[in-house]
Formats: sequence, C-alpha cells, structure tokens
Amino acid sequence: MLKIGDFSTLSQVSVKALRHYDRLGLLQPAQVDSDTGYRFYTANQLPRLNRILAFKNLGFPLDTIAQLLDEDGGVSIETLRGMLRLKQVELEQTLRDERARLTRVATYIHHLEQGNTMTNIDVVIKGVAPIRVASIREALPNYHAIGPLIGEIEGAIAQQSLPCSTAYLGIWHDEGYKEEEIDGEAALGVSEGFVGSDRIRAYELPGWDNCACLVHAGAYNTLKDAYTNLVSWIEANGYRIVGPSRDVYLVGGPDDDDTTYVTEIQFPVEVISP
Amino acid sequence: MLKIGDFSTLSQVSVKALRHYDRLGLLQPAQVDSDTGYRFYTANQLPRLNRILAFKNLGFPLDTIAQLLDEDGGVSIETLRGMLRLKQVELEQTLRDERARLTRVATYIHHLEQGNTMTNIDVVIKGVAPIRVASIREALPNYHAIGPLIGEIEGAIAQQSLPCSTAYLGIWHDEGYKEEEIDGEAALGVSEGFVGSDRIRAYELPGWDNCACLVHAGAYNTLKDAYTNLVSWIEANGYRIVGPSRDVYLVGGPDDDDTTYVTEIQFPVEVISP
DNA sequence: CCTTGAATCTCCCCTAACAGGAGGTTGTGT
DNA sequence: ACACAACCTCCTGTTAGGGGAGATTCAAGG
Repeated sequence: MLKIGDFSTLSQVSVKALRHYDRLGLLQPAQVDSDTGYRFYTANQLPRLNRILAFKNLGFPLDTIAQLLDEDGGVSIETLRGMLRLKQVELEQTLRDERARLTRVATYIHHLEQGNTMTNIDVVIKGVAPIRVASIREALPNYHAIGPLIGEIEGAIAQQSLPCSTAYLGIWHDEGYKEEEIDGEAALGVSEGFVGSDRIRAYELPGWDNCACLVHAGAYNTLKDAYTNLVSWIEANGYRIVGPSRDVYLVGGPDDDDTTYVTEIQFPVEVISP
Repeated sequence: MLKIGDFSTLSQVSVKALRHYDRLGLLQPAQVDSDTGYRFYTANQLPRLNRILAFKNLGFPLDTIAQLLDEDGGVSIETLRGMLRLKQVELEQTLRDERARLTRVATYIHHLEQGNTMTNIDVVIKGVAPIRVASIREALPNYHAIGPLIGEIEGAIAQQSLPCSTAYLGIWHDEGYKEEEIDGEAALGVSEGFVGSDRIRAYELPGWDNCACLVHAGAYNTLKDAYTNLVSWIEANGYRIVGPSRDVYLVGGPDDDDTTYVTEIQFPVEVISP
C-alpha cells in the first residue's frame, strides 16, 4: 500500500495529476480510507497508469483514454486500430501545419534581415466568398486605367437606382506583370436585380477557399511593392498561385496619391504538395 | 464606418473574436456608440487586424502580440528579431516532438498488425532519480541468480537494523543478452548510515534524465518478452541505449512463477540526433 | 406608425489537463 | 507534546474564443 506521494515518486506522475485521474475515474486508488480520504495505491496499478501515459503520449485526450480502458478493454482491437490511424492522419496534418508555421517565421526573419522595415508582410490566408457583380473586362494600357471603368459601372448601377455594395474589385487575368495590353476587369458587388448590357456583364464571381491576402495602406503608386512582397511570400511559403489576383479597393478614389487609401490584394493559392 | 458584422465579413474574423480583441485592447473599434454600445470599425483598421492575425499565425499568444503592437511599435526590431528566433527554436522543438509522437503511433499500429495483443507496449520515457544503495556486483550464471544476492543484501541491512527502502534493483551491465558470465548487480535502496563491506558496496547510484520504461506484470519467465518489446520500441522510435538496464522489482519474491509480480524495466536512452 | 426579424449588446458558463494556493486534518519523528 | 511534512477538499487561473440567454437596436415592409 503506497501513499499518493510514494506512488507519485514511483511513477514520476505528479500528485495533482494522480488526483485528477482519480476524479476522472481513469485510475482510482486501490483503497481509500473512508475516514481520512487518504488514497492508497499498489504497485499493481502501475501497468494501468503507464498505459494511460502511453496513450497520452500518443496524443489522445484523457476522456478517450477512459473509454479505451474502461469496461474491461471496452474497445476492440479493430476500433483501436481505426483510432490510431485517425490519430496518425491528424498528426501528419499538425506536422504540416507546424512546418508551415516554421517557414512563416523564417520568412519573417529573412524579411527583417533584408533591412526591410516591418511593413507589408502581414500576409493572411483566408477564404473569399463568391459575390454577384457587375463587371467590365477589357485590355488596358496600364493598371491605373481601372479607375474610370469602376466609375462607369458605378454610374450604370446608380441609373438603375440600385444600391451597390462596398466591394470595389479589380481583377487581373494576366499571369505576371505586363506593361501594356493588360487583361483587366473592374467589378462591383451588386444585387440580383441588376440588368447587364453588352458592355457591363452581371454574373456571380466565384469565390476561393484559400487566398493569400495582404492589406496595403497608402497611395496606389506604392502598391507595386506590396505585390512584390506578397508574391515572394507566396513562393517562400510553399504556395502556388491558381487564379487571377484581385485588388479590393476598400478605401480609394480617383486620386493616385492619397495616404489614407486602403487596398487588399488577394491571390488565390493552393499548397504545393510534396 | 462598418458595423462589426460587416468588418467580420470583410476580414473573415468572427464577431466573437473581434469583441475578444476589443476587450484585450488589441484592436479597439474606431468608434463606439456610447448609447447603444455598438462598435464601429473602418477599413483603415484592417492592416492592424491583419498584423494581429499574421503574428497569431506565427504562433504568438495574444498578449504578446499586444505588447508587440502597443505603445506605438513598443518593441524594437532587435527585440522582435530575438523573439522570432526564440519562436523558431520553439517550433523546431514542437516539430521534433510531434514527429516522435507520430513514430510512436506508427510503432503501436505496427505492433497491432503483427497480431500481437495490447500487452507490453506501454513504454514511457521518464527520469529516474539517483539513489543511495547497497549493492553486490558479480558474474552470474543466469538471470535468476540475482534473487539470492538481493536476499543477502537485505540480510546485511537488517543486521545493521536499518530500514531498507522498497527499491529492489537488478542492474545488467552487459550489452545485449548473454547465456552465462552475466555481469549483474543487485542493489537495494538504503539510508546514509549503512556501512559497506568488501562484498557489499554502499554508494550513490546515479540517475538518468531519460529512461525508456516498461512495466511488466507477471512471472519472471515472461520478462524476456517485455525486454524484447522494449528494446525494439527503443530502436523503432529513434532512441539509443546509453547505459546499463535496470529491473525494479516492485512486487516480487523468491518464486519464479507468480502472476502478481510487477517489474519495471528501465533503459537509459538518448535521442539519436539526425 | 407599427411590427418583425436580423443584428448587436452584455454577461455567464464551457473547453484540457492540470498548477497554485487557501485552509483544514492527519501522520510521523523527536 | 510539538513541529513539520504530507495529505485532504475546494477555488481559481491558464488559451482563444464558442454557445447561448436575455435585452436592445436597426432596417425594411405593411
């Protein structure tokens, strides 16, 4: 008969933990003094405790372990095997996640080492929802030429006395940077009722499950740096671009040079599988 | 001015999380209606939110992020770099841990595939403390011959009317299994006062930081299987044996065949560094 | 103007696996 | 007998919010 402290020393499991397992019914003392409440264990309980610890090391939560051990080998070998396989897959996923995180930290450090300040590296991966838009797509002489198109769509929506959502989008269908003949699309979120025309098309712009997003605060002529940073971040972190990039003009206007502007750049991406 | 729901949609951050960040002072709304308590955000707050999310993705806790962002760039680039390096090291460690866990799961599955039942694979890595012992070390004809030695030491301790602790140890100094001339040591935990002799040596048995331990319940003649399992577990999980193994006879006796016996096998190990 | 449903507010409880500590009782050694 | 260690129960705190109750407030339609 061992007191809890002795059993704790023997098993290298803290007294707190032993009491916790007792409360959970995972490992109850061989005997409890009904007067004093003192717990008494025997060495014969070590195998069970070690089985608990082993399963814990495999990453199972305690209540699952309780199910595994309770009612005398409550789960069959088959069930156990299934649970282990599941855990294996789960662990492989966390492993991938942690590796990605590590890469992100390395990218951040690298960015700092380059002498860059902390600007424009706050890349976030998120989903973007599909949205009904009115859009014009055409070849543009330069990137700034998207502005008038947006104004044109805005006018058309206003003419139909419909509200337009606050989503002002620029979509770039080319792969990579171009100096001319840019395949650009201006789009505004709009309700179902909008009637398109030859020039202005109304349709449902598809969403993406994973977009690498970077919010740029400042004038449009500094947007290029943000693009550069975002694209190199995407490459460095093992993603691949799988569709046209978007600018979301959250705060913007006709001026080219206003420090209050806010633009979000979105690149649909997927993980490069090894 | 965006209501919290709109800001949530825009940023893909849940309303709950935004309120949480507000409470923590991480990201406070640009304006709060003092009558209704309604929070109002602006698109200009997106960069800060994204910075928060980016740091969160790097694995920093929210209060650390608060320190990073508060009081106008509260930490220097140097400090930030240090924190990132620290986080890098930390992530590498978790990565190693998770990999080890995955290996353990694979070992367990492999063990089941072999058609083995669930016996004797509950290996636990733990430390064992140094302990003052009285011991006899000599060449033995077989492993059972340790029994009489233990009895002899027990007698010597009793003669000095000292209590002996419950630690009954068998230490095996050979590398690998032998059929004869086994270099074995019997040791019992004993208090400072014990006086040794030519035959019985009193000294402080060193501890180990990492021991692979397996508790075996049952007769001594089935101990060999447990040894086999433990050694193959150690190999499969990327550890190396770095010292003599120990048996701890937790419940035992002179009989060879008692199913109530409990023995813990301990192998000092270290991780094989890649 | 009234109503209704959606959005928002605050407040409270819940998570996993214990650790830390308060305050009281028991066991042990001198 | 007394001190001190060990033990007991009960409460709180940890992360990053999620879920839900109950009370307002907002926006749109009749």
